[in-house]
Amino acid sequence: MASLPSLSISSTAHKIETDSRKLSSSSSSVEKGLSFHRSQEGPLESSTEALQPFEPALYTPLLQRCSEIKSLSAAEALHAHVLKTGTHEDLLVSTSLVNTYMKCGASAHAHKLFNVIPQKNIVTWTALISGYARNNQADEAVRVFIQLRESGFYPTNFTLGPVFNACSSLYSMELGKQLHGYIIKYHLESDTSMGNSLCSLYSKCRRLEYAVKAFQRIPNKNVISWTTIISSCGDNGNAELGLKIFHDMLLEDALPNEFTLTSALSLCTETQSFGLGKQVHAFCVKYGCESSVPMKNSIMYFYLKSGETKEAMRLFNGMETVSLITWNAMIAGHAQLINIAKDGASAQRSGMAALNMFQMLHESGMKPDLFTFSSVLSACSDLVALEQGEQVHAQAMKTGFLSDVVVNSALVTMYNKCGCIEKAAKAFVEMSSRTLISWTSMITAYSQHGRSIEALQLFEDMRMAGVKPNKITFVGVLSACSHAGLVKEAEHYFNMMRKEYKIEPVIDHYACMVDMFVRLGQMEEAFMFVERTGFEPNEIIWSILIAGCRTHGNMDLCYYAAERLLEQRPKEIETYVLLLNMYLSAGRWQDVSKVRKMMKEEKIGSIRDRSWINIRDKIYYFRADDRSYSWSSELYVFLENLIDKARCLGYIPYKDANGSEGEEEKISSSAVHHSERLAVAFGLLNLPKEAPVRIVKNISMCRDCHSAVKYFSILTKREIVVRDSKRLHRFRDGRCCCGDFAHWLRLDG
DNA sequence: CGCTCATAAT
Repeated sequence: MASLPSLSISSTAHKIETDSRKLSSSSSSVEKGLSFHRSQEGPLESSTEALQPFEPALYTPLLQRCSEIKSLSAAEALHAHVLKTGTHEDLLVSTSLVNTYMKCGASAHAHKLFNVIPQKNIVTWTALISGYARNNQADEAVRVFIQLRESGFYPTNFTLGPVFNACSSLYSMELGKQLHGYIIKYHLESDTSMGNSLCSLYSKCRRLEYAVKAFQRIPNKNVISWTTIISSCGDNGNAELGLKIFHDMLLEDALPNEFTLTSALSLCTETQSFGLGKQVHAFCVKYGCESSVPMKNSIMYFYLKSGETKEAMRLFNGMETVSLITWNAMIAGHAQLINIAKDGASAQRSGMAALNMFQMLHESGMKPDLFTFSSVLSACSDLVALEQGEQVHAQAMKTGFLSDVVVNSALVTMYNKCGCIEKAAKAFVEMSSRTLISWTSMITAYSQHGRSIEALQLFEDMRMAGVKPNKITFVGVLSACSHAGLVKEAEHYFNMMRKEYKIEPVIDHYACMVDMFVRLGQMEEAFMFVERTGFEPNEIIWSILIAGCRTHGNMDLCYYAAERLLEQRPKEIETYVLLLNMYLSAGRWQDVSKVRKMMKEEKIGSIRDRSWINIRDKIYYFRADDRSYSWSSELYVFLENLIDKARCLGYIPYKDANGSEGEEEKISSSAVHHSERLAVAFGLLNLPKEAPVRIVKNISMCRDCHSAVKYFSILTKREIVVRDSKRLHRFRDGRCCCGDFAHWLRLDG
């Protein structure tokens, strides 16, 4: 008795199957649906006849159950039953079936059925349209909507809603405006959900102004209206406006919910409104809104970006559900922290955290996406973590993400920043498509490696490929010219930038030009260029000029530049050291005390000379004259020995060149061995023979160390890469790719 | 009808 209905349906389904319709004979899902039904409804129990028609209304909950469990076979079985019993003439049942097929993802079934329904009403049409919209067939949804219009039906708010969704995913402003027209035409302007849809649509078409207007015109704004416009502001890059509207919302006593608060908090993160963010967090706790996964992600990311890493980690560890968004937020957040860290050690910690998170993500079995790979590669770049970077590369390849242009560009940059120009070039060549950024990355990479000709050739290739350069591309191009002393080419490209591409030069472009004249020793040309172009030199450009004047012995221009620089009140400690050294060696004591006074006023502390090296999964961190390791004395023996050998080859240490009584000693006193020497020596000792040594330094390399490391590269026949705060140095056979443009500084330890 | 992360070039 109890199994009767399912038996009857399953046998009917079988008959239809022989009618060559594509049907599944499995009825277990139908049984589930029916038992659900039976337990609530009495009448079925007593219906003993197979194929006795149900009351039309009885199909509805059954079909609903099919939708819930997404069982197409169950829906088909019910459809069969409906046909057999003649209930298909009931429009409500047919419409429900269309709806159910759609919800089971069977758009084609739904449309076929729709076509044979003789007397359709607007609800039937709506079922089809909303189904297409839900199944990500936006174009179909719009097509049916147009047919509906041609059939003379009047869409309701229920019809237009899905069309709006479809339109949003097509990003069609054209269609959006038409829909706006329909809202007016069909007098749906007072409908809140229509207003919300319109607002959302304009936002997705990246027209925030229209979205705001649509929002303002909603007469009865609900929490969705507010949330839509607040998140729209964020999506369209106007977080401040979003926060202002959030504020308005609170003033109007509208109550935000977890959706609103999630969006609002993300705006606080974006605008770095840490105080406000904490208030929003408190609000969440007060209203019990802190439990959803998106909310938790948002809170965690907020603390991470606020620099409260520990709190972010605590929240992360307490999350029972971790989504890919959670992982990506943690990885990207930590990767970004590397660049704003106040010192090398905390940069290291952030970078390692990003890499660890990536490893944990991998172990959790979840699949990384484009964002994950791009972020983690960026962390590897900043850490000069080549080994890890190569592992990520392999993983990206295995999972098919190497087809993504952003991941590939990140790869080019990773190899470049690790000093592996050949691998960067290989990654670039193997890309299936290239964007402006891909080209720029590679041009810049060549330029930084001193491969000016290749950089310029690639720039021409880029133009041939029809890709329009931007100002960053030109920084790469001009610095390539400067590097190789190609004055004519530099002027050619400088003019091209302005005339052909209408890009007005910024300070970085001028810096390249000045740098070029200085490298050539043409100090007067350098100053004339500044004069002629009439831009106001910044701290960097004055420093280049001063350093150049010192090297080329043009002291009048040097003092002139130094005075102009001091008028600007420099901010960088390296600039002050440059000035102090210059005045000290010239014996200009008044100027020395003037600079020292200014340093005090600007709260410029002492310089922290730090370097580190990655060996396998460990980081070894060095200060100047560092003796903190148990093996430090061995390292010094090795280093001194190396220096002695370098001397034999012609290396003149700074001390010898300047005499131990030299005045410059006063500010460069204690540091006999700068940190990079220790890190390099450690690498030479501990890495496999012939393996390149890659180290990172937090400030510019000084000229003395630069010279020493050149000799080390000859003596050991090893490649040595030093990435300092300003540029990349790759030493091979006594030469460096920077073209010997190391800083002229000798700094405090 | 509304939510979280959002990556690559100086």
